Amino acid sequence: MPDDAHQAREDRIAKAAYDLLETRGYAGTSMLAVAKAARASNETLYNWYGDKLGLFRALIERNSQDVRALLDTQAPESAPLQTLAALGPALLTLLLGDRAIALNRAAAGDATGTLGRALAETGRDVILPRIGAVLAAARNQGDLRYDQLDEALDLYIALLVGDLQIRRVIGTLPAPDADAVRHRAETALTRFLALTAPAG
Amino acid sequence: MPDDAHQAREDRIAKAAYDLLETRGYAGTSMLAVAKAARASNETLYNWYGDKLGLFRALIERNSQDVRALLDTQAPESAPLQTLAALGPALLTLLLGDRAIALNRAAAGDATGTLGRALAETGRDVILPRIGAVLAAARNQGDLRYDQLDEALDLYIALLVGDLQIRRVIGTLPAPDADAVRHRAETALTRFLALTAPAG
DNA sequence: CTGAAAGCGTAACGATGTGTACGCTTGCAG
DNA sequence: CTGCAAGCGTACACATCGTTACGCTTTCAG
Repeated sequence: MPDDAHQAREDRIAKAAYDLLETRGYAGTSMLAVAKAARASNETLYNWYGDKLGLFRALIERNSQDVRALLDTQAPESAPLQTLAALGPALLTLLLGDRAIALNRAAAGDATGTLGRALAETGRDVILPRIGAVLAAARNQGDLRYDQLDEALDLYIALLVGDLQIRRVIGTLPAPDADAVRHRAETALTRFLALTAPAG
Repeated sequence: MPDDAHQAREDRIAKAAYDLLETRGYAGTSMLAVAKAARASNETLYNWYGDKLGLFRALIERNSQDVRALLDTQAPESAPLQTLAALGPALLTLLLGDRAIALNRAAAGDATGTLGRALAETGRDVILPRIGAVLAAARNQGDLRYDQLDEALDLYIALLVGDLQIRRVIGTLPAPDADAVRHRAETALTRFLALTAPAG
């Protein structure tokens, strides 16, 4: 079991699972179909992930690692507001991308709440502290004025993401292109600054 | 087939479907289980609604009628900003209630997009024009200043609802109580006014 | 009172799913 | 070369689902 071969097989499985998830939904994605599409075997899937929930939990964790990696590359130590400006489009692209939306659909279809919890723990709970750090730094530098960090965070997320995720999840909104993402992120930041400017 | 008895049976079916939807999810809700819980028969369900999708489409339409009714009672012809202030909590309560969230989960689990489209057409597309009318009236009276009605609408919805719906749908957020609803609606309105005040 | 429509309860059918078992192939270690 | 672990492909047991069908009961119009 060479590690690179193992990794490649995991990649194939993940890709197959995402493809099926996006076209057929969580309930419509069977373990056999994933195995077949990944040219793997049923037994391997169950040996590696335990059960169907485990497979998608693993998917969520993989995605979380990717998100963390991308956030780290996108957040250099320049001025906090500049970091925020760079973070916005990256976040929007991530949160509204096909993969993240598929995972949210899976979580919505899991009545036990396991996937939802995993998604929140490795998604929102990972992303928000990083933005929070940026907001705190901006306040320390006098670039922002707000009382509660939590509220400022919620405000920024609301302005940036709004209800786009749920609309993507129920299938009434296509993935935005780069221009739309940039425009929305800029608008959100402008409004956020207008509400948290040091003058006001 | 007296109309009131028919109505009562429809109510029982709807209640049973909601209960199952909320506890077991869309895929986990079988037609037989709905029939049994509603003390109705399988055949009746199929005769009335055609198939499973039809049943939940009917649920969505019922919900839309309730929403419209509530919106109409909540929106008297007082000052537009007062109407907006009254509308906020009502909307939040509706959009984050167990029933609406269950319907959104169902739409998320329907890979064909039929339920999502129905939900958008009878939900968002019904609600937004009503708020839009209020915003337009407020602008006409000089209470608000904005360029594009669409953008003002999106801003208001983003501030009011934010990402609460998706968090409810994936099960990581409980339904807010009346206090939380009121507080959030007030905060949203304050921020909205700060961004669309005639002075700015 | 009578007849028919509506609807309940249940059985049945075909399809599909999850999770398990098993034989065969592959690739690597000693 | 030999042995073994990993894994593919397939088949299997078992359950459940959507949907249809059918006999029996209820209800109500004429």
